[in-house]
Amino acid sequence: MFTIGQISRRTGVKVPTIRYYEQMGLISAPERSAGNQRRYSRSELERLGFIRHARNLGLSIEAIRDLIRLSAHPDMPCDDADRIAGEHLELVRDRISKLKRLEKELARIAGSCEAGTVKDCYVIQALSDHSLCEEDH
Amino acid sequence: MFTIGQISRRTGVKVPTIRYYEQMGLISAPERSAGNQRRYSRSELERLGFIRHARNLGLSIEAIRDLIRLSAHPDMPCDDADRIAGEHLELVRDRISKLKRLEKELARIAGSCEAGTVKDCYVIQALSDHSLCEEDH
DNA sequence: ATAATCTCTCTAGCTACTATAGGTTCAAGA
DNA sequence: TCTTGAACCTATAGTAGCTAGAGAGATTAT
Repeated sequence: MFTIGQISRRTGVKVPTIRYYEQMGLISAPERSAGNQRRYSRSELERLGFIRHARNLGLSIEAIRDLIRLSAHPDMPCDDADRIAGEHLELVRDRISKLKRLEKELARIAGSCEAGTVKDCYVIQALSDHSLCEEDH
Repeated sequence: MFTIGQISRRTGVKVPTIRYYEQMGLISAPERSAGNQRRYSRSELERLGFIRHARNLGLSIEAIRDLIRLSAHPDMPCDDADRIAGEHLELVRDRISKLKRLEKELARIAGSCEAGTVKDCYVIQALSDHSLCEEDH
């Protein structure tokens, strides 16, 4: 049996966040001590690890809830789990390509004002005038 | 003089968002019609374009406020504008490298369950067991 | 027994919006 | 001039995914 602080240290998920996950239904309400404090078993520790890992990968709470629901039915086909991961992969790739375009433009903008004054600052000019962009966004 | 709907259509910023920006102090409160409706001038339209562009680049409201403050003082040196853009560039690069690591792992995870059942689903396994990761995150 | 450290619940705050409700104003057509 | 319908107004609440704080109670070590 672990206290909330212990599983927090072990998983790296902060204490209030664990309580929040409980509220959101990602982990079920654990047993309580005589004095009403949460006491967790090993399986709950593992589930929290799962959640943390999935969150690190950027999966939404919603998606994680789906995966948990899936894993509760070990005999269903796992296409859905695959689909969830796949959709998320697409999302991530999309975000990457968008950020790369931003990087390009920001790199062009930043560092191009060599100790001038704001009046003729390229940063502010570039931001004001969208038509200076080399690509759309 | 433009109505809020007109500058919304012209800049692509939604009406409630424009009012929100006003509340946040990114644009100053415009004139009003006899019936208390907002009436904007061209300069306010331009500022909104600036804000939209900066937001598209992912700059925070906070950062945009700083830039606006700067542009109000055309004779100050523009190092600060440069710094803001530079800091943001770093942030973007950081985010890209993190996302790339995620992409790698997600790609490895997704699409690797060939019509199996959840019981032996690699997606869920991989999420449960962080030690299967090829890199840390 | 006492002190230090957890833990409890509840509420509010964060970013950057978006949505809804209920009411008012504006512009154009009859 | 009247009416209609779109656009506008304010205020409040909701979204995601937490984080922070208050004030009280529980647990553990000495």
